[in-house]
Amino acid sequence: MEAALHPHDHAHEHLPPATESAQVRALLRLRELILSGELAGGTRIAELAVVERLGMSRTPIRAALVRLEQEGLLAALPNGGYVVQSFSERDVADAIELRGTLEGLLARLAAERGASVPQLGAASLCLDQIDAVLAAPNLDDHGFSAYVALNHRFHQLLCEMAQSPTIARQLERAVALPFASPSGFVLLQAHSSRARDMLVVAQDQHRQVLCAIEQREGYRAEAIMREHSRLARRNLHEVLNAPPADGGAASLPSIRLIRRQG
Amino acid sequence: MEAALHPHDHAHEHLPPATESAQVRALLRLRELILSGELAGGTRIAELAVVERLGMSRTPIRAALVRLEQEGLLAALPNGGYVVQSFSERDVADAIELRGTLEGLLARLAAERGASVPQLGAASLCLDQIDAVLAAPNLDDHGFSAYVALNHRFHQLLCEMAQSPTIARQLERAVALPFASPSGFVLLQAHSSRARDMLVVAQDQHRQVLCAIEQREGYRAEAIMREHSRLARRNLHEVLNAPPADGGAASLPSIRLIRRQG
DNA sequence: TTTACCTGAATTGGATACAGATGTCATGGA
DNA sequence: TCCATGACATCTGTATCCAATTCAGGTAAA
Repeated sequence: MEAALHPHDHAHEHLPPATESAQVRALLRLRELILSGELAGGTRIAELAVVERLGMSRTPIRAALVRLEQEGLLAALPNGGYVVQSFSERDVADAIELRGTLEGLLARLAAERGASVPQLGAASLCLDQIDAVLAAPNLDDHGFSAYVALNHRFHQLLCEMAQSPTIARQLERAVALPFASPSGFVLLQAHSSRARDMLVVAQDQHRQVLCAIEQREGYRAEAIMREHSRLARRNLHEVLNAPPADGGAASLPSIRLIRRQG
Repeated sequence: MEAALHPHDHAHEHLPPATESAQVRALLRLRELILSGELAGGTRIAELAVVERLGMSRTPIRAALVRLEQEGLLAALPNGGYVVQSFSERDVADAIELRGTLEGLLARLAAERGASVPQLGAASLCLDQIDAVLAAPNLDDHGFSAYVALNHRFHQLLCEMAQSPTIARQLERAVALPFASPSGFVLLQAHSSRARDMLVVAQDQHRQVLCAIEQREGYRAEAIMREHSRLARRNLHEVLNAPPADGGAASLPSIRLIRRQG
Protein backbone atom coordinates (compact mmCIF):
# COMPACT_ATOMS: atom_id res chain seq x y z
CA MET A 1 0.00 0.00 0.00
CA GLU A 2 0.97 3.62 0.04
CA ALA A 3 2.08 3.21 3.58
CA ALA A 4 5.14 1.53 2.23
CA LEU A 5 6.41 4.88 1.11
CA HIS A 6 6.52 6.13 4.66
CA PRO A 7 7.71 3.18 6.62
CA HIS A 8 7.57 4.63 10.07
CA ASP A 9 4.83 7.17 9.91
CA HIS A 10 2.05 5.25 11.60
CA ALA A 11 2.95 6.43 15.03
CA HIS A 12 1.18 5.09 18.06
CA GLU A 13 -2.46 5.67 17.72
CA HIS A 14 -4.11 7.03 20.82
CA LEU A 15 -3.77 3.70 22.54
CA PRO A 16 -5.34 3.87 25.97
CA PRO A 17 -2.93 3.50 28.88
CA ALA A 18 -3.41 -0.23 28.43
CA THR A 19 -0.52 -0.60 26.03
CA GLU A 20 0.07 -4.25 25.61
CA SER A 21 2.70 -5.30 23.17
CA ALA A 22 1.55 -5.96 19.65
CA GLN A 23 2.57 -9.55 20.10
CA VAL A 24 0.20 -10.04 23.00
CA ARG A 25 -2.58 -8.29 21.17
CA ALA A 26 -2.10 -10.55 18.18
CA LEU A 27 -2.14 -13.58 20.44
CA LEU A 28 -5.33 -12.58 22.20
CA ARG A 29 -7.07 -11.57 19.03
CA LEU A 30 -6.13 -14.72 17.15
CA ARG A 31 -7.15 -16.91 20.03
CA GLU A 32 -10.46 -15.14 20.15
CA LEU A 33 -10.95 -15.64 16.42
CA ILE A 34 -10.25 -19.33 16.70
CA LEU A 35 -12.30 -19.93 19.83
CA SER A 36 -15.24 -18.00 18.45
CA GLY A 37 -15.24 -20.26 15.45
CA GLU A 38 -14.59 -17.42 13.05
CA LEU A 39 -11.52 -19.35 12.00
CA ALA A 40 -12.94 -22.84 11.83
CA GLY A 41 -10.98 -26.04 12.30
CA GLY A 42 -9.02 -26.96 9.21
CA THR A 43 -8.66 -23.39 8.01
CA ARG A 44 -5.25 -22.54 6.64
CA ILE A 45 -3.59 -19.61 8.29
CA ALA A 46 -1.23 -17.51 6.23
CA GLU A 47 0.83 -14.82 7.87
CA LEU A 48 -0.01 -12.20 5.30
CA ALA A 49 -3.73 -12.81 5.68
CA VAL A 50 -3.43 -12.25 9.41
CA VAL A 51 -1.33 -9.16 8.87
CA GLU A 52 -4.07 -7.75 6.72
CA ARG A 53 -6.72 -8.69 9.21
CA LEU A 54 -5.07 -7.47 12.38
CA GLY A 55 -3.23 -4.49 10.96
CA MET A 56 0.23 -5.08 12.34
CA SER A 57 3.46 -6.29 10.84
CA ARG A 58 4.50 -9.88 10.35
CA THR A 59 6.94 -10.03 13.23
CA PRO A 60 4.54 -10.00 16.18
CA ILE A 61 2.13 -12.18 14.26
CA ARG A 62 4.77 -14.78 13.66
CA ALA A 63 5.50 -14.85 17.36
CA ALA A 64 1.83 -15.21 18.17
CA LEU A 65 1.43 -18.06 15.70
CA VAL A 66 4.32 -19.92 17.29
CA ARG A 67 2.70 -19.50 20.67
CA LEU A 68 -0.64 -20.74 19.42
CA GLU A 69 1.01 -23.77 17.94
CA GLN A 70 2.61 -24.43 21.28
CA GLU A 71 -0.79 -24.09 22.90
CA GLY A 72 -2.14 -26.68 20.53
CA LEU A 73 -4.72 -24.47 18.83
CA LEU A 74 -2.72 -24.46 15.61
CA ALA A 75 -0.71 -27.16 13.89
CA ALA A 76 2.31 -26.35 11.78
CA LEU A 77 2.25 -27.52 8.19
CA PRO A 78 5.35 -29.21 6.78
CA ASN A 79 6.08 -26.49 4.26
CA GLY A 80 5.30 -23.58 6.49
CA GLY A 81 2.02 -22.11 7.47
CA TYR A 82 -0.50 -23.37 9.96
CA VAL A 83 -3.94 -24.94 10.14
CA VAL A 84 -6.49 -24.45 12.85
CA GLN A 85 -6.72 -27.64 14.82
CA SER A 86 -9.97 -29.43 15.34
CA PHE A 87 -10.54 -32.01 18.00
CA SER A 88 -12.53 -35.18 18.16
CA GLU A 89 -14.53 -35.99 21.26
CA ARG A 90 -11.87 -38.51 22.13
CA ASP A 91 -9.14 -35.89 21.86
CA VAL A 92 -10.98 -33.72 24.33
CA ALA A 93 -11.67 -36.64 26.63
CA ASP A 94 -7.98 -37.51 26.53
CA ALA A 95 -7.02 -33.93 27.32
CA ILE A 96 -9.27 -34.06 30.36
CA GLU A 97 -7.89 -37.43 31.41
CA LEU A 98 -4.42 -35.98 31.08
CA ARG A 99 -5.29 -33.09 33.30
CA GLY A 100 -6.79 -35.44 35.86
CA THR A 101 -3.65 -37.53 35.84
CA LEU A 102 -1.38 -34.55 36.28
CA GLU A 103 -3.51 -33.06 39.02
CA GLY A 104 -3.56 -36.46 40.65
CA LEU A 105 0.22 -36.56 40.57
CA LEU A 106 0.41 -33.09 42.07
CA ALA A 107 -2.07 -33.97 44.81
CA ARG A 108 -0.12 -37.09 45.67
CA LEU A 109 3.12 -35.14 45.85
CA ALA A 110 1.47 -32.52 48.01
CA ALA A 111 0.34 -35.25 50.38
CA GLU A 112 3.68 -37.03 50.42
CA ARG A 113 5.77 -33.92 50.82
CA GLY A 114 3.38 -32.16 53.13
CA ALA A 115 1.78 -28.82 52.50
CA SER A 116 2.56 -25.82 54.66
CA VAL A 117 0.06 -24.61 57.20
CA PRO A 118 -0.59 -21.33 55.38
CA GLN A 119 -1.22 -23.21 52.16
CA LEU A 120 -3.66 -25.56 53.84
CA GLY A 121 -5.35 -22.60 55.45
CA ALA A 122 -5.71 -20.76 52.18
CA ALA A 123 -7.15 -23.82 50.49
CA SER A 124 -9.58 -24.38 53.32
CA LEU A 125 -10.69 -20.78 53.18
CA CYS A 126 -11.18 -21.11 49.45
CA LEU A 127 -13.43 -24.11 49.98
CA ASP A 128 -15.42 -22.23 52.60
CA GLN A 129 -16.03 -19.53 50.03
CA ILE A 130 -17.20 -22.10 47.51
CA ASP A 131 -19.56 -23.45 50.16
CA ALA A 132 -20.96 -19.98 50.59
CA VAL A 133 -21.55 -19.69 46.86
CA LEU A 134 -23.25 -23.06 46.75
CA ALA A 135 -25.45 -22.23 49.73
CA ALA A 136 -27.99 -20.61 47.46
CA PRO A 137 -30.50 -23.15 46.14
CA ASN A 138 -30.30 -21.62 42.69
CA LEU A 139 -27.20 -20.19 41.18
CA ASP A 140 -27.39 -17.10 39.05
CA ASP A 141 -24.76 -16.06 36.56
CA HIS A 142 -22.89 -14.17 39.20
CA GLY A 143 -22.81 -17.21 41.41
CA PHE A 144 -21.46 -19.30 38.60
CA SER A 145 -18.67 -16.98 37.73
CA ALA A 146 -17.80 -16.77 41.41
CA TYR A 147 -17.66 -20.55 41.47
CA VAL A 148 -15.44 -20.64 38.43
CA ALA A 149 -13.03 -18.13 39.92
CA LEU A 150 -12.84 -19.95 43.24
CA ASN A 151 -12.55 -23.33 41.57
CA HIS A 152 -9.66 -22.04 39.57
CA ARG A 153 -8.04 -20.70 42.67
CA PHE A 154 -8.38 -23.99 44.50
CA HIS A 155 -6.78 -25.93 41.69
CA GLN A 156 -4.03 -23.34 41.65
CA LEU A 157 -3.42 -23.80 45.35
CA LEU A 158 -3.23 -27.56 44.94
CA CYS A 159 -0.64 -26.97 42.29
CA GLU A 160 1.46 -24.86 44.62
CA MET A 161 1.24 -27.34 47.46
CA ALA A 162 3.08 -29.95 45.44
CA GLN A 163 6.14 -27.71 45.32
CA SER A 164 7.09 -28.92 41.92
CA PRO A 165 7.58 -26.17 39.37
CA THR A 166 8.47 -28.73 36.71
CA ILE A 167 5.18 -30.56 36.96
CA ALA A 168 3.21 -27.39 37.53
CA ARG A 169 4.56 -26.06 34.30
CA GLN A 170 3.49 -29.15 32.46
CA LEU A 171 0.03 -28.93 33.91
CA GLU A 172 -0.20 -25.35 32.71
CA ARG A 173 0.45 -26.54 29.23
CA ALA A 174 -2.08 -29.30 29.53
CA VAL A 175 -4.84 -26.88 30.48
CA ALA A 176 -3.96 -24.44 27.73
CA LEU A 177 -6.63 -26.05 25.62
CA PRO A 178 -9.72 -24.29 26.85
CA PHE A 179 -11.82 -27.41 27.13
CA ALA A 180 -9.21 -29.10 29.29
CA SER A 181 -9.28 -26.47 31.99
CA PRO A 182 -10.76 -27.34 35.38
CA SER A 183 -13.67 -25.03 34.72
CA GLY A 184 -13.99 -25.85 31.07
CA PHE A 185 -17.44 -27.34 31.19
CA VAL A 186 -18.76 -26.00 34.42
CA LEU A 187 -20.77 -23.28 32.80
CA LEU A 188 -22.92 -25.49 30.70
CA GLN A 189 -26.52 -26.10 31.66
CA ALA A 190 -25.88 -23.25 33.97
CA HIS A 191 -29.31 -22.86 35.37
CA SER A 192 -30.45 -26.42 35.64
CA SER A 193 -30.76 -27.76 39.13
CA ARG A 194 -28.68 -30.76 38.20
CA ALA A 195 -25.84 -28.40 37.44
CA ARG A 196 -25.76 -27.20 41.01
CA ASP A 197 -25.79 -30.78 42.25
CA MET A 198 -22.78 -31.54 40.12
CA LEU A 199 -20.94 -28.63 41.66
CA VAL A 200 -21.88 -29.98 45.08
CA VAL A 201 -20.29 -33.28 44.16
CA ALA A 202 -17.21 -31.50 42.88
CA GLN A 203 -16.96 -29.50 46.05
CA ASP A 204 -17.13 -32.68 48.13
CA GLN A 205 -14.19 -33.99 46.16
CA HIS A 206 -12.36 -30.76 46.86
CA ARG A 207 -12.91 -31.26 50.57
CA GLN A 208 -11.81 -34.85 50.48
CA VAL A 209 -8.65 -34.24 48.53
CA LEU A 210 -7.65 -31.51 50.90
CA CYS A 211 -8.34 -33.85 53.78
CA ALA A 212 -6.22 -36.52 52.17
CA ILE A 213 -3.36 -34.09 51.69
CA GLU A 214 -3.56 -32.94 55.28
CA GLN A 215 -3.40 -36.52 56.46
CA ARG A 216 -0.56 -37.34 54.07
CA GLU A 217 -2.64 -39.93 52.24
CA GLY A 218 -0.97 -39.74 48.87
CA TYR A 219 -2.77 -42.55 47.14
CA ARG A 220 -6.17 -41.27 48.17
CA ALA A 221 -5.39 -37.73 47.09
CA GLU A 222 -4.33 -38.93 43.68
CA ALA A 223 -7.37 -41.12 43.18
CA ILE A 224 -9.75 -38.34 44.13
CA MET A 225 -8.23 -35.86 41.70
CA ARG A 226 -8.43 -38.37 38.91
CA GLU A 227 -12.04 -39.02 39.57
CA HIS A 228 -12.60 -35.31 39.94
CA SER A 229 -11.64 -34.77 36.33
CA ARG A 230 -14.26 -37.25 35.23
CA LEU A 231 -16.93 -34.73 36.08
CA ALA A 232 -15.69 -32.59 33.23
CA ARG A 233 -15.72 -35.60 30.98
CA ARG A 234 -19.29 -36.41 31.83
CA ASN A 235 -20.29 -32.84 31.14
CA LEU A 236 -18.48 -32.98 27.84
CA HIS A 237 -20.43 -36.00 26.76
CA GLU A 238 -23.72 -34.51 27.80
CA VAL A 239 -23.04 -31.26 26.06
CA LEU A 240 -22.05 -32.87 22.81
CA ASN A 241 -25.17 -35.01 22.77
CA ALA A 242 -27.54 -32.30 23.86
CA PRO A 243 -29.92 -30.74 21.36
CA PRO A 244 -28.27 -27.56 20.08
CA ALA A 245 -31.41 -25.60 20.84
CA ASP A 246 -30.66 -26.08 24.50
CA GLY A 247 -28.42 -23.09 24.32
CA GLY A 248 -25.72 -24.79 26.30
CA ALA A 249 -23.37 -25.38 23.43
CA ALA A 250 -23.79 -21.90 22.07
CA SER A 251 -22.71 -20.39 25.34
CA LEU A 252 -19.34 -22.09 25.24
CA PRO A 253 -17.23 -20.82 22.38
CA SER A 254 -14.60 -23.51 22.53
CA ILE A 255 -17.21 -26.14 21.77
CA ARG A 256 -16.90 -25.21 18.15
CA LEU A 257 -13.42 -26.64 18.08
CA ILE A 258 -14.84 -30.10 18.58
CA ARG A 259 -15.90 -31.85 15.45
CA ARG A 260 -18.71 -34.34 15.51
CA GLN A 261 -17.79 -37.82 14.34
CA GLY A 262 -14.83 -39.04 16.38
CA MET B 1 26.78 -42.47 23.06
CA GLU B 2 25.51 -39.07 22.34
CA ALA B 3 22.40 -40.37 20.76
CA ALA B 4 20.74 -40.64 24.10
CA LEU B 5 21.40 -37.07 24.95
CA HIS B 6 19.60 -35.50 22.06
CA PRO B 7 15.98 -36.49 22.07
CA HIS B 8 15.38 -34.37 19.03
CA ASP B 9 17.53 -35.97 16.42
CA HIS B 10 15.00 -36.22 13.67
CA ALA B 11 14.96 -38.92 11.10
CA HIS B 12 15.45 -36.56 8.22
CA GLU B 13 19.03 -35.75 9.00
CA HIS B 14 20.59 -37.94 6.39
CA LEU B 15 19.98 -35.27 3.84
CA PRO B 16 23.12 -34.35 1.96
CA PRO B 17 25.27 -31.57 3.29
CA ALA B 18 22.04 -29.94 2.35
CA THR B 19 21.50 -26.84 4.36
CA GLU B 20 19.13 -27.15 7.21
CA SER B 21 17.26 -23.99 7.86
CA ALA B 22 19.15 -21.42 9.85
CA GLN B 23 16.55 -21.73 12.53
CA VAL B 24 17.26 -25.40 13.02
CA ARG B 25 20.98 -24.83 12.98
CA ALA B 26 20.63 -22.17 15.65
CA LEU B 27 18.47 -24.49 17.72
CA LEU B 28 20.90 -27.39 17.52
CA ARG B 29 23.92 -25.23 18.15
CA LEU B 30 22.41 -23.45 21.11
CA ARG B 31 21.20 -26.66 22.64
CA GLU B 32 24.66 -28.06 22.27
CA LEU B 33 26.19 -25.01 23.91
CA ILE B 34 23.83 -25.30 26.85
CA LEU B 35 24.11 -29.04 27.28
CA SER B 36 27.87 -28.93 27.02
CA GLY B 37 27.94 -26.48 29.86
CA GLU B 38 29.56 -23.79 27.77
CA LEU B 39 26.57 -21.68 28.64
CA ALA B 40 26.20 -22.48 32.30
CA GLY B 41 23.00 -22.34 34.26
CA GLY B 42 22.11 -18.80 35.24
CA THR B 43 23.86 -17.24 32.25
CA ARG B 44 21.94 -14.42 30.64
CA ILE B 45 21.30 -14.89 26.97
CA ALA B 46 20.99 -11.81 24.80
CA GLU B 47 19.96 -12.10 21.21
CA LEU B 48 22.73 -9.92 19.91
CA ALA B 49 25.37 -11.94 21.71
CA VAL B 50 24.06 -15.08 20.09
CA VAL B 51 23.93 -13.36 16.71
CA GLU B 52 27.57 -12.52 17.07
CA ARG B 53 28.44 -16.01 18.20
CA LEU B 54 26.51 -17.99 15.63
CA GLY B 55 26.85 -15.60 12.73
CA MET B 56 23.27 -15.38 11.59
CA SER B 57 20.61 -12.74 11.91
CA ARG B 58 18.27 -12.18 14.79
CA THR B 59 15.22 -13.74 13.19
CA PRO B 60 16.18 -17.43 13.28
CA ILE B 61 17.85 -16.96 16.62
CA ARG B 62 14.75 -15.51 18.10
CA ALA B 63 12.77 -18.48 16.89
CA ALA B 64 15.31 -20.87 18.33
CA LEU B 65 15.24 -19.10 21.68
CA VAL B 66 11.47 -19.40 21.81
CA ARG B 67 11.77 -23.10 21.13
CA LEU B 68 14.39 -23.57 23.81
CA GLU B 69 12.21 -21.78 26.28
CA GLN B 70 9.39 -24.10 25.37
CA GLU B 71 11.71 -27.05 25.88
CA GLY B 72 12.53 -25.77 29.31
CA LEU B 73 16.22 -25.19 28.79
CA LEU B 74 15.78 -21.43 28.92
CA ALA B 75 13.53 -19.25 31.02
CA ALA B 76 12.22 -15.94 29.77
CA LEU B 77 13.06 -12.89 31.83
CA PRO B 78 10.31 -10.38 32.57
CA ASN B 79 11.95 -7.56 30.65
CA GLY B 80 13.04 -9.61 27.69
CA GLY B 81 15.98 -11.88 27.32
CA TYR B 82 16.50 -15.33 28.71
CA VAL B 83 18.52 -17.17 31.31
CA VAL B 84 19.85 -20.67 31.06
CA GLN B 85 17.89 -22.82 33.44
CA SER B 86 19.54 -24.87 36.06
CA PHE B 87 17.87 -27.73 37.82
CA SER B 88 18.00 -29.06 41.32
CA GLU B 89 18.14 -32.77 41.90
CA ARG B 90 14.51 -32.58 42.90
CA ASP B 91 13.58 -30.88 39.64
CA VAL B 92 15.16 -33.69 37.71
CA ALA B 93 13.54 -36.31 39.89
CA ASP B 94 10.19 -34.64 39.33
CA ALA B 95 10.74 -34.59 35.59
CA ILE B 96 11.41 -38.31 35.69
CA GLU B 97 8.38 -38.92 37.87
CA LEU B 98 6.33 -36.91 35.41
CA ARG B 99 7.54 -39.02 32.54
CA GLY B 100 6.73 -42.19 34.45
CA THR B 101 3.25 -40.92 35.17
CA LEU B 102 2.58 -40.02 31.56
CA GLU B 103 4.00 -43.29 30.27
CA GLY B 104 1.89 -45.07 32.85
CA LEU B 105 -1.19 -43.30 31.58
CA LEU B 106 -0.33 -44.23 28.01
CA ALA B 107 0.28 -47.85 28.94
CA ARG B 108 -3.03 -48.02 30.74
CA LEU B 109 -4.85 -46.55 27.78
CA ALA B 110 -3.12 -48.98 25.45
CA ALA B 111 -4.31 -51.84 27.63
CA GLU B 112 -7.83 -50.53 28.00
CA ARG B 113 -8.28 -49.66 24.35
CA GLY B 114 -6.39 -52.61 23.03
CA ALA B 115 -3.35 -52.48 20.83
CA SER B 116 -3.42 -53.78 17.27
CA VAL B 117 -1.78 -57.06 16.40
CA PRO B 118 0.91 -55.44 14.24
CA GLN B 119 1.76 -53.04 17.04
CA LEU B 120 2.06 -55.84 19.56
CA GLY B 121 4.17 -57.78 17.11
CA ALA B 122 6.50 -54.86 16.50
CA ALA B 123 6.90 -54.30 20.23
CA SER B 124 7.58 -57.96 20.83
CA LEU B 125 10.18 -58.00 18.09
CA CYS B 126 11.79 -54.94 19.59
CA LEU B 127 12.06 -56.70 22.94
CA ASP B 128 13.59 -59.75 21.28
CA GLN B 129 16.22 -57.51 19.82
CA ILE B 130 16.96 -56.04 23.22
CA ASP B 131 17.31 -59.56 24.56
CA ALA B 132 19.85 -60.26 21.87
CA VAL B 133 21.81 -57.18 22.86
CA LEU B 134 21.73 -58.16 26.52
CA ALA B 135 22.81 -61.71 25.78
CA ALA B 136 26.43 -60.68 25.92
CA PRO B 137 27.79 -60.84 29.44
CA ASN B 138 29.63 -57.59 28.97
CA LEU B 139 28.30 -54.70 26.96
CA ASP B 140 30.61 -52.60 24.88
CA ASP B 141 29.87 -49.11 23.66
CA HIS B 142 28.23 -50.48 20.58
CA GLY B 143 25.98 -52.68 22.62
CA PHE B 144 24.96 -49.77 24.77
CA SER B 145 24.06 -47.53 21.90
CA ALA B 146 22.09 -50.39 20.38
CA TYR B 147 20.24 -50.73 23.67
CA VAL B 148 19.53 -47.04 23.78
CA ALA B 149 18.15 -47.04 20.26
CA LEU B 150 15.94 -50.07 20.89
CA ASN B 151 14.82 -48.75 24.23
CA HIS B 152 13.78 -45.52 22.58
CA ARG B 153 11.91 -47.45 19.95
CA PHE B 154 10.03 -49.52 22.49
CA HIS B 155 8.90 -46.47 24.39
CA GLN B 156 7.84 -44.97 21.09
CA LEU B 157 5.78 -48.04 20.27
CA LEU B 158 4.08 -47.91 23.64
CA CYS B 159 3.20 -44.34 22.90
CA GLU B 160 1.60 -45.29 19.61
CA MET B 161 -0.38 -48.12 21.11
CA ALA B 162 -2.32 -45.73 23.31
CA GLN B 163 -3.75 -44.05 20.22
CA SER B 164 -3.82 -40.69 21.89
CA PRO B 165 -2.04 -37.96 19.97
CA THR B 166 -2.95 -35.43 22.63
CA ILE B 167 -1.20 -37.30 25.40
CA ALA B 168 1.65 -38.42 23.16
CA ARG B 169 2.33 -34.80 22.38
CA GLN B 170 2.47 -33.93 26.04
CA LEU B 171 4.86 -36.77 26.71
CA GLU B 172 7.11 -35.50 23.97
CA ARG B 173 7.33 -32.23 25.77
CA ALA B 174 8.00 -33.90 29.05
CA VAL B 175 11.00 -35.76 27.67
CA ALA B 176 12.39 -32.68 25.96
CA LEU B 177 14.60 -32.17 28.96
CA PRO B 178 17.48 -34.49 28.18
CA PHE B 179 17.68 -35.98 31.63
CA ALA B 180 13.99 -36.87 31.56
CA SER B 181 14.25 -39.05 28.49
CA PRO B 182 13.81 -42.80 28.87
CA SER B 183 17.46 -43.32 28.06
CA GLY B 184 18.68 -40.30 29.92
CA PHE B 185 20.75 -42.10 32.48
CA VAL B 186 21.19 -45.46 30.90
CA LEU B 187 24.64 -44.73 29.68
CA LEU B 188 26.22 -44.04 32.99
CA GLN B 189 28.50 -46.52 34.62
CA ALA B 190 28.44 -48.02 31.18
CA HIS B 191 30.95 -50.74 31.76
CA SER B 192 30.13 -51.80 35.24
CA SER B 193 28.53 -55.17 35.57
CA ARG B 194 25.81 -53.68 37.72
CA ALA B 195 24.84 -51.53 34.76
CA ARG B 196 24.01 -54.57 32.71
CA ASP B 197 21.96 -56.00 35.54
CA MET B 198 19.96 -52.82 35.70
CA LEU B 199 19.20 -53.12 32.02
CA VAL B 200 18.10 -56.68 32.61
CA VAL B 201 15.65 -55.45 35.21
CA ALA B 202 14.42 -52.76 32.86
CA GLN B 203 13.96 -55.30 30.11
CA ASP B 204 11.90 -57.48 32.41
CA GLN B 205 9.64 -54.54 33.05
CA HIS B 206 9.35 -54.03 29.31
CA ARG B 207 8.20 -57.63 28.93
CA GLN B 208 5.72 -57.36 31.74
CA VAL B 209 4.17 -54.15 30.57
CA LEU B 210 3.70 -55.57 27.12
CA CYS B 211 2.15 -58.65 28.66
CA ALA B 212 -0.20 -56.49 30.69
CA ILE B 213 -1.24 -54.56 27.63
CA GLU B 214 -1.88 -57.74 25.69
CA GLN B 215 -4.06 -59.03 28.48
CA ARG B 216 -5.85 -55.72 28.83
CA GLU B 217 -4.66 -55.26 32.39
CA GLY B 218 -4.70 -51.49 32.52
CA TYR B 219 -3.87 -51.02 36.18
CA ARG B 220 -0.92 -53.35 35.99
CA ALA B 221 0.44 -51.74 32.87
CA GLU B 222 0.29 -48.34 34.49
CA ALA B 223 1.96 -49.47 37.69
CA ILE B 224 4.80 -51.13 35.84
CA MET B 225 5.58 -48.07 33.76
CA ARG B 226 5.62 -45.90 36.82
CA GLU B 227 8.02 -48.18 38.54
CA HIS B 228 10.03 -48.43 35.36
CA SER B 229 10.81 -44.74 35.53
CA ARG B 230 12.22 -45.17 38.99
CA LEU B 231 15.22 -46.89 37.50
CA ALA B 232 16.23 -43.60 35.94
CA ARG B 233 15.71 -41.90 39.24
CA ARG B 234 17.94 -44.33 41.03
CA ASN B 235 20.61 -43.84 38.43
CA LEU B 236 20.32 -40.12 38.81
CA HIS B 237 20.91 -40.31 42.51
CA GLU B 238 23.87 -42.57 42.11
CA VAL B 239 25.44 -40.41 39.48
CA LEU B 240 25.10 -37.23 41.47
CA ASN B 241 26.64 -38.81 44.51
CA ALA B 242 29.43 -40.60 42.72
CA PRO B 243 32.96 -39.30 42.93
CA PRO B 244 33.53 -37.14 39.87
CA ALA B 245 36.67 -39.07 39.05
CA ASP B 246 34.48 -42.00 38.18
CA GLY B 247 34.06 -40.57 34.76
CA GLY B 248 30.36 -41.19 34.71
CA ALA B 249 29.28 -37.64 35.21
CA ALA B 250 31.80 -36.26 32.78
CA SER B 251 30.49 -38.44 30.01
CA LEU B 252 27.00 -37.02 30.28
CA PRO B 253 26.97 -33.39 29.31
CA SER B 254 23.49 -32.68 30.53
CA ILE B 255 24.62 -33.46 34.03
CA ARG B 256 26.09 -30.01 34.14
CA LEU B 257 22.64 -28.53 34.11
CA ILE B 258 22.03 -29.98 37.54
CA ARG B 259 23.23 -27.85 40.37
CA ARG B 260 24.38 -29.46 43.57
CA GLN B 261 22.54 -28.32 46.65
CA GLY B 262 18.81 -28.98 46.23
C1' DT C 1 -6.86 -36.19 -24.45
C1' DT C 2 -3.28 -36.47 -21.45
C1' DT C 3 1.07 -35.32 -19.72
C1' DA C 4 5.01 -32.63 -19.00
C1' DC C 5 7.11 -28.42 -18.52
C1' DC C 6 7.35 -23.63 -17.86
C1' DT C 7 6.17 -19.44 -15.84
C1' DG C 8 4.38 -16.55 -12.44
C1' DA C 9 2.11 -15.63 -8.20
C1' DA C 10 2.03 -16.34 -3.39
C1' DT C 11 4.09 -17.41 0.87
C1' DT C 12 7.49 -18.41 4.16
C1' DG C 13 12.37 -17.89 5.90
C1' DG C 14 15.81 -14.65 6.75
C1' DA C 15 18.12 -9.92 7.24
C1' DT C 16 18.26 -5.39 8.65
C1' DA C 17 16.84 -0.73 9.98
C1' DC C 18 14.44 1.90 13.44
C1' DA C 19 12.19 3.07 17.97
C1' DG C 20 11.17 2.62 22.70
C1' DA C 21 12.62 0.95 27.10
C1' DT C 22 15.83 -0.27 30.51
C1' DG C 23 19.73 -0.46 33.15
C1' DT C 24 24.39 1.36 34.08
C1' DC C 25 27.95 4.38 34.98
C1' DA C 26 29.91 8.58 35.79
C1' DT C 27 29.80 13.11 37.46
C1' DG C 28 28.41 16.77 40.26
C1' DG C 29 26.29 18.48 44.33
C1' DA C 30 25.11 18.08 49.20
C1' DT D 1 31.35 10.00 51.27
C1' DC D 2 26.89 9.25 49.53
C1' DC D 3 23.06 10.20 46.73
C1' DA D 4 20.77 11.90 42.79
C1' DT D 5 20.50 12.85 38.16
C1' DG D 6 21.49 12.62 33.49
C1' DA D 7 23.82 10.89 29.47
C1' DC D 8 24.82 6.74 27.24
C1' DA D 9 25.10 2.08 25.85
C1' DT D 10 22.48 -2.00 25.19
C1' DC D 11 18.68 -4.65 24.39
C1' DT D 12 14.20 -6.11 22.81
C1' DG D 13 10.04 -5.12 19.98
C1' DT D 14 8.47 -3.90 15.46
C1' DA D 15 8.39 -2.90 10.55
C1' DT D 16 9.94 -3.66 6.18
C1' DC D 17 12.76 -5.62 2.58
C1' DC D 18 14.99 -9.41 -0.01
C1' DA D 19 15.51 -14.25 -1.41
C1' DA D 20 14.20 -18.82 -2.15
C1' DT D 21 10.86 -22.24 -2.46
C1' DT D 22 6.48 -24.08 -3.45
C1' DC D 23 2.10 -24.38 -5.72
C1' DA D 24 -1.08 -23.58 -9.50
C1' DG D 25 -2.40 -22.81 -13.87
C1' DG D 26 -1.81 -22.72 -18.50
C1' DT D 27 0.20 -24.08 -22.76
C1' DA D 28 2.33 -26.98 -25.89
C1' DA D 29 3.66 -31.38 -27.47
C1' DA D 30 2.98 -36.35 -27.84
